[in-house]
Amino acid sequence: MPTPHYGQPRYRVIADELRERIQSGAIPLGALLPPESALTTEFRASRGTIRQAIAVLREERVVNTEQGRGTYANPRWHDSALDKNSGSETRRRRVAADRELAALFAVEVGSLLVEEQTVARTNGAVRTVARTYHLLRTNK
Amino acid sequence: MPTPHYGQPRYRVIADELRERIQSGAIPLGALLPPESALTTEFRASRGTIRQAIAVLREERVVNTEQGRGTYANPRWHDSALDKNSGSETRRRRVAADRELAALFAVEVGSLLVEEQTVARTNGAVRTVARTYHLLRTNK
DNA sequence: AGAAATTTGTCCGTATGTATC
DNA sequence: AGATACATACGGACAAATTTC
Repeated sequence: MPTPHYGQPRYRVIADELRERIQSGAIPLGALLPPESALTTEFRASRGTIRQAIAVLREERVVNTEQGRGTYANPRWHDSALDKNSGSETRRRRVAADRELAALFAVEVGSLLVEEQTVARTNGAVRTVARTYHLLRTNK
Repeated sequence: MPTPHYGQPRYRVIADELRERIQSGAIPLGALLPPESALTTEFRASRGTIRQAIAVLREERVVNTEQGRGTYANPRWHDSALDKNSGSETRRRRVAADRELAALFAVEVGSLLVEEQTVARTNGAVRTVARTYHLLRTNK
């Protein structure tokens, strides 16, 4: 039998427990949390569930994760409002061609180009900025 | 709020949006798409829905997925799908953040970012230049 | 310097329960 | 009832970054 979810989901319970350990000092600030593999055996949960719990804490800025290293208890953990801003905004403007763009488009340096800049955010943090350039008055 | 679906199913809308980003160069050919986890938050859709959307693009050969690695924008798609005489080259390099990029990514001006530049040509003439930026060492 | 081990990142496939259109 | 979507959870596999030996 896989797993029904009554009341609180498991990953939230696990996240609460880990947050409590950090808050209480059982896990010192700046120290590494136990690796995911250890947490799976301790909580008897799958790795995916553990990672989901840690993702909650990461979102809350309680911890900070580095690939190949581990997950740290964030040394400066200030309660701040959670950004829920996700999505992307696109702005269009005219910019002067730098040397490289001018060469590519075969125009004079400083000629005006159309730039579309899209900023993609995930949970408030900028993930990608894309700048696309076209000639003026041309097909898009 | 659960989910009403008027008109197009959600996964098709998402597939259309991702296809558009690849077509426009916002996601450079050959580059990795954002991971499923990021797409779930950006589109506020469940993983199953995201996977369904990506499955559509995979069926269209717009993208290519590799286990343990990610989903790529198929480098050969532009040529076959849009126009035969167009080509595109993607170059990757490290650049210093200008003031605007630094502000967006919340880093110091001059910090190194990864820039992927895709030049799309039509019949030899440059049609679009797309420059996408993201942080070093973090995944897109 | 280099190989192995550790740890996180990502994807695959599957399954169950719930809710809405 | 069926299709769509969401939330949760499991297990396995390979990739990539870091540390350790």
